[in-house]
Amino acid sequence: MLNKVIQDSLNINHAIDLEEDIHVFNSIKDLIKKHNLEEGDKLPSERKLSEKLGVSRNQIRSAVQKLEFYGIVKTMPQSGSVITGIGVPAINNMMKDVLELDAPDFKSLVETRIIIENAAVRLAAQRRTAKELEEIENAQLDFTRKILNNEPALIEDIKFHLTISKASGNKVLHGIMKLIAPDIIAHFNKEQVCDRTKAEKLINEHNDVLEAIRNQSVPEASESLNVHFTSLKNYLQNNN
Amino acid sequence: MLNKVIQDSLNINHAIDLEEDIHVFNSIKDLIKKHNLEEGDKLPSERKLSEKLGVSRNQIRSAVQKLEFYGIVKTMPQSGSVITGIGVPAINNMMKDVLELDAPDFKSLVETRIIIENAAVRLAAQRRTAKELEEIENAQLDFTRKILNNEPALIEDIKFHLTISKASGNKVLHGIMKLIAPDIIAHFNKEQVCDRTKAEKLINEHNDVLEAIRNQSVPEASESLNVHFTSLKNYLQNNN
DNA sequence: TTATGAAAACTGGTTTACCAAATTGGTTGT
DNA sequence: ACAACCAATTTGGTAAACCAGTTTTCATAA
Repeated sequence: MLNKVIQDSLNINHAIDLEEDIHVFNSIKDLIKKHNLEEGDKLPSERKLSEKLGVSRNQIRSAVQKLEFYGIVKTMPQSGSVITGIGVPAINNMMKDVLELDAPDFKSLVETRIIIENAAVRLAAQRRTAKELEEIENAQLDFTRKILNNEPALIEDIKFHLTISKASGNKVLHGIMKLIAPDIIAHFNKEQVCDRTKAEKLINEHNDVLEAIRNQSVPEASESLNVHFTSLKNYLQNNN
Repeated sequence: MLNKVIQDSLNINHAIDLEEDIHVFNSIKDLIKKHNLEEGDKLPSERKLSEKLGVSRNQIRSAVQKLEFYGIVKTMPQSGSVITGIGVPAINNMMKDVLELDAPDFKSLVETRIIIENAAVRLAAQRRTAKELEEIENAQLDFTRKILNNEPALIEDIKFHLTISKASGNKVLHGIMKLIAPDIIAHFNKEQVCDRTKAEKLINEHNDVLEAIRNQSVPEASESLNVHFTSLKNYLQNNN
């Protein structure tokens, strides 16, 4: 079983910094990376981690809770902790809490999104690799499929944009996009209407952006995204 | 079992789950605000907080540890937890952890900084209030003073730019700037030489930006910042 | 009145034991 | 052979007691 593999590797790593929580935190994080633990995989139980790392269960709990706060794992009572796929959600709260980003300031959020994405799509058009292009295409396929099935496609929409920011080759830009994505989703989940004509329009706009990136045309990419964000910009206008 | 994992991975509303988990966290944060606790003030003891908030001491501990991880408080064994300044440095570490921003990716950082600041200075030129303009002027005065005294002025430099992003009126942009500022400082602290002629050139460039914001001229502001970032852009070129 | 110092109270950290939910694996009934 | 069921085990969560420093208190001596 997977747990066995993990425990075996922990035996090798018995010379762990057992002093501070942060080290335990990093140990577990490294463990996740080292074994390529993916979405759905279970972490060893707290007791076993405690025993194998040679630290108290409290330290393990503390570290795991931090991981959960980051959204890296999701711990379920009386069951265990599993790796979550996309691990960004907590950062959202962090932004609100620590940077004192007041709740209803969606205008700033949308404004920033437009700025970031415009920069990202330009860089993506310049730098995208073949693999990244394929990822964007797949994201677009997922999006299209959802739309044509009349299912909610907001998540797939955002994922399309995230693959673009990833293709920008700028990790910070991509990180910022991941940072604000949950807020975007939360906001538009509330009010976005999804009638058919508008949905197909979105597909076409996405295709235009995709095509520009495929052709590595920076001006076209920027302009296509600009068109795609027309409604967003109207939203900004109407709330000034 | 499997169903559970699948359901959980499909659940994108992590925020809702988190909200209950971090209720105590927010309570303590509110308490800090409500009592106007400032830097150096001590937090009530864990036991008192436990009693006052009506939750177990474990929950309090968990929340306080999160606050410490954010750098909001610093807890000292057998003594107590004190409020630290604004906990931006901790955020910085967290960015590295969560966004997997590996050390030598300063190119992305600088690139992003240019993008963000260009957007910020344009917005600042449009929206700056009289008070914000004054803050920028004061920041520039501090910067100039340091330079003329031949003292290190990197912090004041960054602060000047932060007051501009603040004046943009976009809290998210400003937040992002605060987010990446420590990394920028850390990097340039290592290698930037500060000879006199270059320093005075920086003062003039800052003055140009300031003047453009004062005149509320968006093109001038953008162009002045562009000039100011010439060396940064060269840095990007040379590292491609 | 002030300085001293020891004890009492209080602090965060750790350990331990226990809880209830969830998983698991075997058993049983069909 | 298969499904339903049940009990033992394992899980994360909780609470209380204890530990080792720190801070406060206050009686006592200078």
